[in-house]
Amino acid sequence: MGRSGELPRAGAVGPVGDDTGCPILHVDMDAFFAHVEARRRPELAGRPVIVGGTGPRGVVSSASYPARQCGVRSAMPMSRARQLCPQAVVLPPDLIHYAEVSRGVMEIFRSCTPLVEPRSLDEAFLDVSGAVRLLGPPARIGALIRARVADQEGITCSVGVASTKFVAKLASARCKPDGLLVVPVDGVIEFLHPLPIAALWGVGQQTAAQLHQVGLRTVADVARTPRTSLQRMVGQAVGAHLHELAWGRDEGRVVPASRERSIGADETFDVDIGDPAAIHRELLRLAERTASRVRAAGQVGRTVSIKIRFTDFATITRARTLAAPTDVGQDIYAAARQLFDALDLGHTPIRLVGVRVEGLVRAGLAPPQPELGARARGWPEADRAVDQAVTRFGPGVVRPAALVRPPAGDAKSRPRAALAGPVALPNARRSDGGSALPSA
DNA sequence: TCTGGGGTCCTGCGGCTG
DNA sequence: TCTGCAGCCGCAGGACCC
Repeated sequence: MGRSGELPRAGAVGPVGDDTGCPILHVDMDAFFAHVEARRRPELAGRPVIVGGTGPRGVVSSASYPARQCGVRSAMPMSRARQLCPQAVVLPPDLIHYAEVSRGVMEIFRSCTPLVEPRSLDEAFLDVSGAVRLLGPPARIGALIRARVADQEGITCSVGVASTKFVAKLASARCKPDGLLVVPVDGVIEFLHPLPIAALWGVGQQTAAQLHQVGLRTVADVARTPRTSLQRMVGQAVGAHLHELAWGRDEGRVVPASRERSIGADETFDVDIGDPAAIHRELLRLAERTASRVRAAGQVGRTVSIKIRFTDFATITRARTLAAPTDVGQDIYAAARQLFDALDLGHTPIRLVGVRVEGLVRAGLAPPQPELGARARGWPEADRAVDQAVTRFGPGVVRPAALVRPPAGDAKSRPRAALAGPVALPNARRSDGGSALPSA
């Protein structure tokens, strides 16, 4: 590999240094959700666009650059964002559409190298060491990707090129928006050391505050601190990790597919809820949603956990490991409800509930362990029937009877229908007066 | 300002087991 | 049979990331 030479795409490209020994690319879409929305609604071009929760407790998921100029940032409460940028167009997220666009973008990446590690819908690491003979040096490949994403998807991205994933990621952040930056191997320390410690992977608010207390402010400060001292401050694993990163060492390889370790769903209520029956109903809804996603992933999970967040934001989790792995909504709900009931919270107001399934394994690899007296057919068959209906007619077409009739007004905060019962088609006519599917 | 939703990883503790 | 110990595992909580 040699110097990149002339790049095929003009734009806000940062300095293109020697990319020899820099096979790792980090590609990050610019303000992804907001730009996707602007692409499909041309009237939004150039206007401040904010994508995020539009309810009273919504936060910003993505903000276009005009909105950012007003001070709007990701994870900011939407109420604050609206104050800062009253002229902004605020849109709820359409994750299904963003996932479609993301698939297109990832395909562009895979057309350059099979070593693509998606990190989220809008970013990925690429190892292009095997593509250099065909497509040219890494910086040229980065430019090619930027051009293809712009041409085929109509959005911009930024590309960092470096010898390690960590440095490539920092480089892409540095050249945003719509840029490309190479950090040469012999320029890594010079690039890294002036950065604030929060630039290090694994340093958030808490760890940064901890390190500030002992006078560490830059990556150079961390690099010069003995590893054992760091480990005493922030723990064995994190301390060692930070010390390596501060010297530009990062053994992480680009791994094309990583298996999910857990799948879950949680929900923040518009208004805190203290009614246990309403919480049960929400647990059922989340359990069904989680189970559906577990099945879609072809997995089963052994541990069910719940998360409860109270009015003061204090959060607790409780978990239970089942006798056998499951992907059945009713099993997950039963465990979640037991965990919740065991807390004996009475009518304590709750801000958020969550249900998660952990310890995932491939469905075929987990031998079934039928319980004594269990029916040969039941909820698994019901769930599969639901999956088929959802595949055919769309999400929400089938759901537990307890969730069929949302109460008038705010369904999220004042559920009132009966608890777990048979599965029903909300709009289907029934002739037998009962459920064809197993009851609770 | 007042904090979503989806995750991963680490740490510490306690119980179980050989 | 009891005790001490180490290792493993489940659980809970926290921090972090996008």
